[in-house]
Amino acid sequence: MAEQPRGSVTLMDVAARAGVSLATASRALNGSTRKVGDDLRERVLDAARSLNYAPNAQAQAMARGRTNVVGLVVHDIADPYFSSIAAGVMEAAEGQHVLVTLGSTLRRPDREVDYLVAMRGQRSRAVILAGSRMDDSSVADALRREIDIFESDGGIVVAISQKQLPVDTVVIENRLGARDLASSLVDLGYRRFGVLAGPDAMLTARDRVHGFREGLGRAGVDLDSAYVVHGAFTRDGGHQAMGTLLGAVGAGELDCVFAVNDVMAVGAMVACREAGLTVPQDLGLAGFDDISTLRDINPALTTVRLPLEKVGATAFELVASAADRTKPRTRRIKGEVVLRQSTRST
Amino acid sequence: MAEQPRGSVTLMDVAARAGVSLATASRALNGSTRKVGDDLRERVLDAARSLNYAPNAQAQAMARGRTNVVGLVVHDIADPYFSSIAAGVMEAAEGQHVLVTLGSTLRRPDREVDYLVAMRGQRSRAVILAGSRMDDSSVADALRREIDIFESDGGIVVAISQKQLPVDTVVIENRLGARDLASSLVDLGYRRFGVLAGPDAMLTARDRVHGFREGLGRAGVDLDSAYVVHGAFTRDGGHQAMGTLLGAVGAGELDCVFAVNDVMAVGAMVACREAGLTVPQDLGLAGFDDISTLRDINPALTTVRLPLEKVGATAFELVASAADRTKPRTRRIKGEVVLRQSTRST
DNA sequence: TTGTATGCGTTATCAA
DNA sequence: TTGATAACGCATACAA
Repeated sequence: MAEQPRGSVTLMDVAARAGVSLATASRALNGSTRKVGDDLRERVLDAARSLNYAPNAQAQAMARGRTNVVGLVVHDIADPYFSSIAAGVMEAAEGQHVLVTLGSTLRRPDREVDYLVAMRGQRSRAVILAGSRMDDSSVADALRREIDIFESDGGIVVAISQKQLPVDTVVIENRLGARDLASSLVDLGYRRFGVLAGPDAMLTARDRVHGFREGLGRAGVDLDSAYVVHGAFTRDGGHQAMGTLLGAVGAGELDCVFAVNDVMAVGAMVACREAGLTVPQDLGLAGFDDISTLRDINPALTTVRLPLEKVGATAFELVASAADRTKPRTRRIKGEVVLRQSTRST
Repeated sequence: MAEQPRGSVTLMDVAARAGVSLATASRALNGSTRKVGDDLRERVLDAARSLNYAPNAQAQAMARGRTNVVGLVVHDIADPYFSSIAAGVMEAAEGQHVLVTLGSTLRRPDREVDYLVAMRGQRSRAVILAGSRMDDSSVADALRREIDIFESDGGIVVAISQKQLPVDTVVIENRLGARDLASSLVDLGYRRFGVLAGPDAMLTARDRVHGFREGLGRAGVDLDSAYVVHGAFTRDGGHQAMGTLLGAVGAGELDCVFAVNDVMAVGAMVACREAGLTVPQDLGLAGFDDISTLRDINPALTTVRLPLEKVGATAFELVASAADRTKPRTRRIKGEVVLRQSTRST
């Protein structure tokens, strides 16, 4: 990428054409409340319009010492979980004169730190870390360190998922949701469960497994760890994990499988079909998230609904209101069990 | 959102700590190749590291007269079509020291212009317009006008979808894909078609309908315009349009329905189910895009596969290579018919 | 209310 | 090779 000449009109051009000083032009266009006479203001606005003037945001940032850019870092923007959160952020940002810069780590935790550094360089006003925290102390330490620097520069950091970092956080009640789901499934009569668990280091996955086990325990049902199979947090991960699970257990040993997210559940459903099993007659299947795009698969997926757009919007609200905060705040978002056709009815 | 103090480390701090001049520090850190003595360079790098120095991108932008920001404007980031394209863009941008700013218009065409203005203010190096062009001359004129300004400022504009604007474009062969699909469906024995057509003003939708009709025509099959129902380019739009269509025709009058995208097709499939129709036994159903998240719905959708991530990557490549261009370039991306269970087999 | 002048952090031009 | 200094475009403290 080579350089391009940039011949933008500047505030000076506008001021010259309006026959006023730089300061007056600035005040008329961007300055705070009422300080410019109506006639001059009009002249300046006219000049700006006829010259197609757009304030140089970089220069404004330098002069003001702050930008109107907010960073959003996700694990994978193609994943509907994250694209929904992104939509929520974008909608909340709408009309706030904020531009959102996107980072997609491709599920490599260390890239989160890279993006944070890049966004500090850009002097982003805030960064929203949308993905699950990981159980990896070296990455977490590096991240914490970079967050400290970012914040000491006056930046705001908001996390979504677990309260692992000392920043404003939108906590997703994964554990609670999974517990409720387990309880509902036991109510439906299921007793012998398998779990497609996602990567062990991913706290979101782990919380869901823990919560699920907890819910079963309260109902007096035991979860055999042999039936907990880890796999990637993706459709293929679910497909593969289900294959492994089915290969490891005899027929009839399982009556219900919980995939820790909907995307994995869909992969699992395909694996079932390939194995000649019918859901829910031969096996119940449940997911987590209630991804809207997946709501119409057949049989419809029993899951835990998460208001993902609201999650994104809430994160943005934390950013927008961060000036008044004294210490890290927490917003809790609960999931709601939704029983559908992928599990049997009572 | 109130202001925050920003106490960033500046290049001056680094220079001072290294005991060199500003110029030397600049050259050692960001300047071009080999011009600083090894010892001084080392001192500067050490100082920068120990101070956690991150260059102020705004200041660099001012001094250099250009930024490393690229804008990406989509209709709806939550739509898997766009999130896949976004993923392609992000991946291509990876490691290029480019930051991507996201705009989501929520399907309001005029907001595209707003984002373009905002990104011009930000002095984005380029903007990628990812959504379908619309048949709305007032919006198109406004957009064209703003593009002129953006380009005269040295900015690069790349469009995805139709070649409606005088800019580098990744053309998606909607017409061709739909024609091939029609041909394949006729080969399967279908004769009486319905179409769920999306908004009439949206060129992507319109091209697909035209191509489909064209393909049918070549095979000697007529498409009754009464069976072409318009609706929103969404799941609900497909659901509703299918309901309308089913209400308007008698049983057996239709043997196959083409929804102009997969998301609508999914809604249509639900409408069929609700009407007691089985796909493909009672009615064939086809979509367009081959959205990966929807690949596992049952019955699997016959569709036209579009390499969406590649589309995004190609758009970014056009941005990256724009310096050498003399006149607007075109990259054509073809779709490929994929026959699955939602249409009968031969 | 309006204008003048300074500084924001960096790159790049010019001397040394 | 290194250093001093003038831009870059804007906001704002201060002066008028």
